[in-house]
Amino acid sequence: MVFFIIFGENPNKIMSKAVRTTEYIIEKVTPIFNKKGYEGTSMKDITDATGLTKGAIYGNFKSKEDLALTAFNTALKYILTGLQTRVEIGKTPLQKLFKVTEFYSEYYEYTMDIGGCPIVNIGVDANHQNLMLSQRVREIILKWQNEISVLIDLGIKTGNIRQNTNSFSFAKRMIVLIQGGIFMSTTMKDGSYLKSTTKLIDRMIQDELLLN
Amino acid sequence: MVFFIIFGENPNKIMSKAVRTTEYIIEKVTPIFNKKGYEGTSMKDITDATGLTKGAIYGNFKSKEDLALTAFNTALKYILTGLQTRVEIGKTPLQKLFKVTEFYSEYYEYTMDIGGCPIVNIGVDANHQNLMLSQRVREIILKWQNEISVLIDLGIKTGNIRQNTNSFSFAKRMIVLIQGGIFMSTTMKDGSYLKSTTKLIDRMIQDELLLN
DNA sequence: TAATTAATATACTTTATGGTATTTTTTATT
DNA sequence: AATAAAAAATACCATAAAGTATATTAATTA
Repeated sequence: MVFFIIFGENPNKIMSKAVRTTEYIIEKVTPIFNKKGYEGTSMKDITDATGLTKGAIYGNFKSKEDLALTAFNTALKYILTGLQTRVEIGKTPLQKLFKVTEFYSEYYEYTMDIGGCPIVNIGVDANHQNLMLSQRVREIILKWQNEISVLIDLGIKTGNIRQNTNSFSFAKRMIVLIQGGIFMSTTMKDGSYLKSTTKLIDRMIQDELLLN
Repeated sequence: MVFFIIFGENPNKIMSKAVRTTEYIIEKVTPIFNKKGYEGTSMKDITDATGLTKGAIYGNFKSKEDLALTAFNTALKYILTGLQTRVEIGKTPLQKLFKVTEFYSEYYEYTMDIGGCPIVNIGVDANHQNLMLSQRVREIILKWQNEISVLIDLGIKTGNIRQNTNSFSFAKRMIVLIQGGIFMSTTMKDGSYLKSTTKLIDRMIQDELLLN
């Protein structure tokens, strides 16, 4: 295979056992860290969930913290790709905005198999505890906030959204509402909080962003 | 003292060393549990913070869980009395409602010395971990939601608030917004989220609840 | 102030923790 | 199929965990 020259290694080797096990561990461990947090998750939880021994775990990850960070990134990827997939369906910025709320209306159910929202879970868990993780959460929220803001600005530019809109403050408000809905649905174990919250956001979009 | 007959014990005895120490421990320990959660807080954290030994701690509390529950109730009391004190100033239900948002606009600063909002912190921390604590959080949120709902109903009855208001759904929305604001301010370490969120609630009250 | 009671410190137990060096097993290569 | 390389299991280690029995000190009462 000519690729060997390009990549310098046998792809079968790259994609075999080691990586498969690493992925298997991440898959099993992600919901545990997401649910129980860093301190609340023990290596025994991890060996129990995977059916592997500590030797195998430490062969694939260099520390518990490494595992926790990987688990967080995996959970995050799960929600961000889900969101992105939805948003891509929308053609105009406005449509894309409605797709955001559509995604979050089903978010409680969507995040159940990974043990809830990683941003809320790790945001609260890592606060006062793990600087690296909590900085990462802040970074992601700011990025997300900015993306929504940019989306609104694009809508204004293309004449899709009302001119006098403060995109920044609208994005902030939207995120506060979404996070509040997530927290309430998670804590009360009742997805309807998110459903009614996203309806409210839709109304806000209609009242404040729509032309005429 | 004649009170001895009534209470059956010497009040000096009741209020001496034992209770003083118990209260001292609670005071020192409440912010730790609130910040770090149940699993994240160790007995060493507690002995370090109090300057007491484990013997003293276990002489005053029967277990770590007992301490954690007491700490949660103490943090809760701190915010609920703060809220109540504000709300009492309002004369009409509508005024009281505005006092609620006024209280929460300063909530980030107010809860700093106890290590943040116990409902958000323990709500997330105890979820999937400690049934007793997470049930207690749900119970408190429902009670609170109901109280706001009742307050709105009272306003309707006294002709203070618009007749066609759905008090229940308005209360729910208000709480979602407040919790979202708390989460965002806490996570982003920026009290302005709560400030703008409470302004939004005030506008909602004006637009939806006010007569005329 | 002496005796009694209560509160705290000390020293210890047991179990669990994260992590590692080494052996064994499994997988890939020739 | 034999061998080399990689991955996983075993058996450890040191430390920290929650909790307790006992000794010591401090506070209360007569």
